[in-house]
Amino acid sequence: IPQSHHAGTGPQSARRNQPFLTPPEEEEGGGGMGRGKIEIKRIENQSNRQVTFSKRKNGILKKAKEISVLCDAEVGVVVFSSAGKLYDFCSPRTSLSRILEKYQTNSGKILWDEKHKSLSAEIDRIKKENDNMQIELR
Amino acid sequence: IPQSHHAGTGPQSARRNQPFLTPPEEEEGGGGMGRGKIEIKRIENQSNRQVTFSKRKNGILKKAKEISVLCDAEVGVVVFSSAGKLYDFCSPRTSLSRILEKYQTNSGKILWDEKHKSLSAEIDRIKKENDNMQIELR
DNA sequence: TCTTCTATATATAAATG
DNA sequence: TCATTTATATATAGAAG
Repeated sequence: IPQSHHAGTGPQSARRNQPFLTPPEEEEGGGGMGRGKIEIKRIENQSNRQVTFSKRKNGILKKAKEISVLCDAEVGVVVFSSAGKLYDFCSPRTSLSRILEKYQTNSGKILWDEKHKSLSAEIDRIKKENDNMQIELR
Repeated sequence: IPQSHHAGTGPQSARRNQPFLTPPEEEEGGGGMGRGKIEIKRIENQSNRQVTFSKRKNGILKKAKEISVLCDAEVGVVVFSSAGKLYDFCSPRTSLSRILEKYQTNSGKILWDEKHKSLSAEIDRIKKENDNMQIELR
């Protein structure tokens, strides 16, 4: 439902949405867009923070989907709001699991330390036991 | 280095960057931005695909950083180019590992089935070996 | 491949329902 | 809390080097 951008069709009662009367004042090279320029720092007002989160979260998920389709890229995105609600995206034809597997292989970083370490430790422990028994057997 | 937006200061030899002579023609509601509207479908030309990937990858990582700061959100992004190169972002004060741990708790999905299964299988195997030896020992 | 340049398309901050 | 509107700020497609 595109609005006509010209004057209007009658005695406009709407004069809301006044344009800025003062120039933006140039903060710094952050990001943001819209009516006024904003600084990239924590939004203190909780209500505004939530609104901005909701909008930007949608934006990122959309961008993620777009790059995955346009560029045939594998993308995984996980976002938690400050309230702890989860949102995520994963490119088609794969899974977060597979992407993360690839991440580890590629980066050398281990993502699941805890569980992984405890399992690995158990293996080591049992193997040692095993070795001792082999020695005893002889 | 902002350019002056007005005519210029001499006999312009530059007449590149011609504006569109034909209206955009309205494809569909995808996304994209810039000179022409593009459809959200795989870019077949490899060179263009790589260029677009590079630009959009930077865009997403920037957006991820911004939302994490502005909205105090936890964000993890992993991107692989179609050539297999890895790029990632993780919000400050946390780690991908921690984010993924939270993801699993929150979504109920297990991300590292494979690895876990293989490690668990190894443990079982070794334990069995172990048991057999114990029996032999007696 | 990377950078710069710019016209255009989008994203989004604020204001308002 | 969410949807709409609108002015602005950004992102980025395409062109060129």
